[in-house]
Order: sequence, then structure tokens, then C-alpha cells
Amino acid sequence: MNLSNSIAQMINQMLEDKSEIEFQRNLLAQDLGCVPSQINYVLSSRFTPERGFIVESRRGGGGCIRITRISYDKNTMLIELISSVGDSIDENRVRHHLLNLIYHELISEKEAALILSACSDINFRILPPELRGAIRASIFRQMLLSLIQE
Amino acid sequence: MNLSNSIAQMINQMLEDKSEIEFQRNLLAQDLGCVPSQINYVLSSRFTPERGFIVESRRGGGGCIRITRISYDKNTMLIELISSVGDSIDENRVRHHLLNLIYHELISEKEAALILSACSDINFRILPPELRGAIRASIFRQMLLSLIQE
DNA sequence: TAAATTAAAGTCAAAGATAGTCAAAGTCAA
DNA sequence: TTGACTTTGACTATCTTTGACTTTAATTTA
Repeated sequence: MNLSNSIAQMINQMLEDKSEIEFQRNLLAQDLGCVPSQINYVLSSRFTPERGFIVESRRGGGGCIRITRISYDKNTMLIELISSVGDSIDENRVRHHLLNLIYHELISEKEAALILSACSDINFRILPPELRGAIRASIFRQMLLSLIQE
Repeated sequence: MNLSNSIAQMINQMLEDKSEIEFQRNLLAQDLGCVPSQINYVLSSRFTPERGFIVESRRGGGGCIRITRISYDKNTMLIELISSVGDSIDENRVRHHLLNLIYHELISEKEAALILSACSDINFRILPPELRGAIRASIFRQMLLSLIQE
């Protein structure tokens, strides 16, 4: 087994049952007996967005690296929902979908409130009734899309 | 956690539920076990006007530093923005407002993305052009409203 | 009261602490 | 034996910490 693979394994272990970890590059490198930049290589070759990870970092004193695992379940459910929405939807159905998403902990209540207020009847009163559902559906889909990670 | 962050945290604690605090730089530095000029660093990197703080001071005997939290208070700013939006708005103006809110750290990038996707032109193409701006304005206002806390 | 002293706070540049980049050298499998 | 992947380290970018020196205000002294 090469170095990069064991580093990746170590990081995966740290990520086990967490969706997010934070560590210092130099300390990890020391633990693993490698040069610090090796960590960067592993991150850029194995912890990419395509493979389901988001990597962020901070330099300077107290700096660190944070890795977040993208939830495919979340993305999958969102995509399924988006494609099931159809060309028109009413406020109640939106509300219903949102409750469901909250229940499955895929979105926060805050996000749900934000989405609901965009989809509220209040906004569409000046529209001809036959257009309301279509606009709402488009907005709803578009917002769900923006919740998909990476 | 680094020194600067704990100092910032300490100051935020002192500011909790007050809109203004006053303290002596040297005393605070002593309490925190850091050099006095570190306080200046924290103030200039974290208690800036963009983040909603005014810092004033007096040198000499009995000198002190005063920090005032300005009305970049989230709710106040949101309410002002809401009432300034008017009956119609285009996507670019929305984007502009959102960048401003992010800059002042009043909303997160995620929230901004949600709002922007609700206000995107994409959603309004089937509407008669003269209605688009009005619907967008209503949605934008409604979403901002939902961000107001309490 | 003018001058000297003392007690603050401010400035700035150097040193320290992290992380990132990139290209050269090394390895290994097809 | 070539091309993809890996390893290394020198150099860069960014943020933090420190301390010597400066400025300003209040107080004391002559």
C-alpha cells in the first residue's frame, strides 16, 4: 500500500460516522510521517467534489483543514423531488413537501421557511390564476436545485 | 482555537445584550494574557464597520476603548431593505442587495443562493414582461421578511 | 501655570504559524 | 519503456503574535 492510500484511509476513518472533520495539516503529516504537502495531494486526488467531499481551509496561526462529506442521499432525494414536481404546484403541496424534507433532516426549518415564503400565494395574486401554479413550480424547483451540494 | 478568536469571543460576550461597551486595553490584555497590541489586531480584523461595529478610544490617563454595535443590526437592516425595494425589481438589483447583505454578514451564502434562485429570470419567462419585476419584488420582500428573527 | 512625569492607547514591521502551489524526481504497471 | 500516479521540497500566500517606538491625555511638580 502506498502512502497516499494510507493517508486517505486514515482520513476516511476519521470521517467514519461523522459528516465533517477538522484537523491541522502539519500535525496529521507528522502523525503519518510524511511531508505536509502530501496531504494536499491526497485531498486533491481523492477528496474531490466528484467523489463527494468538500474541502475548506484556513491559513495562519490556528489554521486548519475541514472536510465535509456530501450527502448523496440528500442530493438524490432532492433530485427525485425536483423531477416529481411537475409543471404546476399549489402552496399546500409545497408545504407538504417541505415538511417531508424537514422530517428527513434534509433541510433546516429556516430553509423551509425561506422557500415557503417564496412560494406563498401572497406573491402571485396579481397573476392570472392559470399562471400561478407554473411560476410557483418553477421557483420551487429552482430553489431545491440550489440546495444540492456541489 | 487561536488567541485572536478567543479575544473576539470574549469581547462578543461582553457585548451580549448591550449595544456598547467600554474597557481598558491594558487591563483586558492582562486578563487575557496577551500583549496589548493584540487587542488592536482583533479590533481591526474583526470589529470593523462592515461587520457592524464602531470602535473609538481615548489615550492618556484614564483612557479606554469603546465599542458600539451599530444598527447593522440584522432586523433593522432587513426591514430597511424591505421597505426600500419598491413595486418592481430586476434580477441584478436583487443580486446586488444580496451581496451587500453577505458583506455585512447578515445572511449566509446559502440563504443568498436560495433567494437568488427564487428571483432568477428563469422563473419568469412565461410571464408578460410587465409583471415580472412586480412578482420578483414581492417574492424578494417576502423572503427577506422570513429572515427576520422573532 | 508651564514643564515634567506618568498613564494610557496607536502604529508598524518583523517573526511565527499555518496552509497552498508547482515542478522535478521517483515508482510502477501495462 | 512509456505514461499515469506518487513523493518531495523549495517557494509562496495568508493570518497571527510580539514588541519597540510613537502619540495623546491627565496629573504632578516647580
